[in-house]
Amino acid sequence: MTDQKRYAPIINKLRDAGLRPTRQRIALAELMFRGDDRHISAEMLHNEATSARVSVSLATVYNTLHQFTQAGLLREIAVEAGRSYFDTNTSDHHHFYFENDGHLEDIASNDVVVSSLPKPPGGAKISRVDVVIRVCED
Amino acid sequence: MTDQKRYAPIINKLRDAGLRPTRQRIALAELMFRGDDRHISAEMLHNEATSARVSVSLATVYNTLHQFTQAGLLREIAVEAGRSYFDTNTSDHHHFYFENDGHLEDIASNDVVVSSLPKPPGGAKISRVDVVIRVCED
DNA sequence: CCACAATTTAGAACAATTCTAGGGTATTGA
DNA sequence: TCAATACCCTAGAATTGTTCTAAATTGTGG
Repeated sequence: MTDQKRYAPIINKLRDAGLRPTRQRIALAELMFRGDDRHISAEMLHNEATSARVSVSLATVYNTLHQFTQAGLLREIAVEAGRSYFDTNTSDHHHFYFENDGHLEDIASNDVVVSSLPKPPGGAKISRVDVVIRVCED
Repeated sequence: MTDQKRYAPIINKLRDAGLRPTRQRIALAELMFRGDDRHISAEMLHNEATSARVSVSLATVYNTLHQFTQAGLLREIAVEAGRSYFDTNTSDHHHFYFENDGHLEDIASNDVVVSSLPKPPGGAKISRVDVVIRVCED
């Protein structure tokens, strides 16, 4: 199988998002989007890339994560100061945050029901509602 | 009125929390807890202290904010990576986050109703549920 | 295949926060 | 009241996570 074909789905995904399918973006997208939904930090992704013998600078990892986020391929989540996570699941859902080790887990969207949202002050528009359930394991 | 008397409520508050009422803690507590509920960052508080001619190091501001948080006098909130806010309102409530300028506003606790919480996996215990409604003003 | 714009990069710069080591201060109990 | 002691504060350096910069490289339309 040619590389051209092997990466075709990813390349199309990038093209559809208006992003040039460069070597780095293809490799990072491959790493991120294969398998299950994930919550990944820039540093984690950079390490994975390095382990997979993909040479990408940390700056590019940051650029790529932000571009993907803007393009709607990722969703950024802040739970603790000083570290962001990017969620490969962009559908409407919420999170468990494990205070012990700082990792996140998805909650199926219909397992949390937020009824009765208040109206934002001053004509502001709601862009998203984030629910984080902080848990600790004794 | 003596200083002893003037600061008595704050001093008691600190004592009750198991914290020595030092000059710096008393001054910072005075600044934070007078008036309405606030969402304050370490740097903001340090600037306020400086303006009020209270000499406190930035390290002490950080220490104090964390000690107060542990003692239950403050609640820490992370909305965006790289900056924490401390909320002087420790009662059960949620927040609007204004994406434009990054400020927070309280939502009265009964204006958001989260019905049907999922059970945390692996016997973990819920320590808090945070709801952040992200809004932007056109 | 060329020219040009978009992308990548290493390394410096930055911002927020934490650490360190030494000097200062509240508290205890004699 | 006064040491002794444990706790606290501080300046500055160190760390961490992220963004910026300017130069080199690469994808793409013609």
